[in-house]
Amino acid sequence: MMQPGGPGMAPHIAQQYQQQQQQPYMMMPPQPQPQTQPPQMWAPNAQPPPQSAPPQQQPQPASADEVRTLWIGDLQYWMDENYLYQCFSHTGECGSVKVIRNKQTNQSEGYGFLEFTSRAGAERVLQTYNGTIMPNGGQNFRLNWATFSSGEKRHDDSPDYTIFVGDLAADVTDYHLTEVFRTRYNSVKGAKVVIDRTTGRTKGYGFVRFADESEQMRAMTEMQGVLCSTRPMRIGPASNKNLNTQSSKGLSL
DNA sequence: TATGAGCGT
Repeated sequence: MMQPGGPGMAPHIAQQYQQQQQQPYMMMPPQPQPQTQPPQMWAPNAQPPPQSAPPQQQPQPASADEVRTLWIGDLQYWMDENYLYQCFSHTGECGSVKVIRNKQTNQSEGYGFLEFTSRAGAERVLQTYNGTIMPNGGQNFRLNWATFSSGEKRHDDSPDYTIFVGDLAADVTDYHLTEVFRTRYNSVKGAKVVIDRTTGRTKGYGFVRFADESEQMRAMTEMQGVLCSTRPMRIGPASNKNLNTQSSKGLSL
């Protein structure tokens, strides 16, 4: 009984991206590091893709509740609309992309939105790309449904029991961390390696979420010092930021 | 190294 989806590495992207890098009009590769100095203009030689998007409107207003927008996070400062559009344009279903920027500094806030031509297309991208490596090779896509427009609630009606995992090696990814725990604990919901947005590199720690509190407790001791990639993990309690469903009464979505 | 997580015109 293997899970059907699997990691789904989406290899086309990296290949396509590398191919596009050969071409003269491609997007700019990441510049070294402007440090504190903000870039003068964002991709000065790049045309904003939404402008050239075909005015393909569906004449049916009835499906206004159809959610077609994804939220994308963990973006680095140089990842602009042009970059995102190239990541998803080959799906043929990416309508427009937008990176949210600080109004004063024009710096990317590290997240954006991807609007697709259909909800199915958006979901397909979410399933295929989420957690896979980004074309810059340094980090993973972090995708989610955009909120507020999300008619479907998170299939998450159970609380999370989270642990802190430190001393992670530099090559440990969300997926890797998840699998290390999932092989021993059935209730693992997922894991997240914290990324430093300025460098795009891991901060060396992360979090693992369990659905079962007893497994969380067991993992706190059993996984202490267990090797993950090349380093033994250091497990600790996680400060639960979200208090979940308990003690929340009368809160309506 | 150490406690994520960020939702717009």
